[in-house]
Amino acid sequence: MDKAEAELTSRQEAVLEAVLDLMVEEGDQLTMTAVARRASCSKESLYKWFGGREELLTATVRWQAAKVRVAPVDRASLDRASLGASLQQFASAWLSVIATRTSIALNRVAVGQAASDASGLGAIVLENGRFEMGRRLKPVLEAGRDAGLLSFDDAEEAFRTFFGLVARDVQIRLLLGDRLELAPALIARDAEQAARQFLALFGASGERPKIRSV
Amino acid sequence: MDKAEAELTSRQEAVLEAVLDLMVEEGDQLTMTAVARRASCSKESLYKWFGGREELLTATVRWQAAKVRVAPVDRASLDRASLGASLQQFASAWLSVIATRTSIALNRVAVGQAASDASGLGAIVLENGRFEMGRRLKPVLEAGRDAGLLSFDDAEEAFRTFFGLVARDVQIRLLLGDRLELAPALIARDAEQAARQFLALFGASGERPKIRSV
DNA sequence: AGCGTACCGTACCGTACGGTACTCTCGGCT
DNA sequence: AGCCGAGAGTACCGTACGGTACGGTACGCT
Repeated sequence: MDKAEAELTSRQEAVLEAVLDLMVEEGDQLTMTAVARRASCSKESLYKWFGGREELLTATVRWQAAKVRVAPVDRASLDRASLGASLQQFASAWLSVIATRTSIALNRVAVGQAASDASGLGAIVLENGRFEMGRRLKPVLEAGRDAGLLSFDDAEEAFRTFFGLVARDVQIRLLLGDRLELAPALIARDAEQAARQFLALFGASGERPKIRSV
Repeated sequence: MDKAEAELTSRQEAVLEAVLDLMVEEGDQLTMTAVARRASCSKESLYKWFGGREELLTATVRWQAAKVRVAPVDRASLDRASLGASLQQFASAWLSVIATRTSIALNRVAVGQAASDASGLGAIVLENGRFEMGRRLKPVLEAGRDAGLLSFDDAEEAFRTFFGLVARDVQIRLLLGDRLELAPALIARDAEQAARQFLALFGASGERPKIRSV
């Protein structure tokens, strides 16, 4: 899983940035020649630094995935308002990330590779996306439960429902090429709605807010 | 949008079936030679019948997409129980479809092509998947609202939430290569849960059921 | 019987691309 | 000044694949 990818020189990071650009533009159709030209380096250097096309893609995905971590939520004071705010902030950050052209391109490449799964790009994306998100949010949910604000048996299941409420049909539509403008205002609205719906479903009895359906 | 694809001979359908098989096995890496061999036909016939690789893939996606329609729900007697049952049946059918190896392969190819969007595979899949689902379910939701069982302003938005509750993280995980066994019993359980949660969120006041978090 | 059509199998062509080798330049070190 | 390693640029090789051409065969139709 962890090759010796220890430190990348800034030159090499520039290469990865170029790969990312090309991924956005051409998907996984990017050629080594194109990368070399875009990054103004020789193909030979590419092969020396990364080994081959496969590893170059892997390095890029790994590098980018490590960059875009969703901000951790602080669990300082836990009342119903702050919990809702945390959920909302989380949802908003998540939506913002998956709507990124870079994220879409990355996911597309990973999905494409997942068919003949040699490189494990899919696993990397999954690990740094969906699963990392779960790892970050579950403590918040459990803290909410401990504080008597939430009620659920299985944090994983609760999180999956939250995931569904946030992502809805957005991610699959974006991946399939649907033009779907996600203006910040829209993201905020959707995030707020997702948080509200989640609280309606998992809020502890007596804490259940009025449900407004919009 | 609609090329003259009118009728396909059974021979040609056998070819598309072969393409489907190869998609499952190799993703979009399938070669014309492999298709010809698998379908026991000559490459020349392939080109005569379909025009080229691009059109062959498109024809396959279109054909398969038309095959797997989710069963329409009947809106005969609309009480709360039958509405819940319809939603559950709908969710169950949908989950069953997207967990299919064929569906996964198809979606992978479409997502991959969506980067350089010449063929519009993504649009076809979207049109026969997500949007078709919406078209089928919205009348049910509106009937439920008319019967005083549901409460929402925008059927589209309500449907998107239902979509999220059903799909959750399943589709993206499958596309990214996560081994995720969806046994029939599990699908039934998830479908039931999604329907229950949806009713909890959008059930008209006074109709709200007890919320059990699994 | 003779002809046309459909189509299989296969050889073939052109190109694109992954990967390698080679040359030339530049900057640092002694 | 002379040497040397890193790396840009480029030419090159092998191969895989999309697409085409062609020979051979089975089946009508007249």
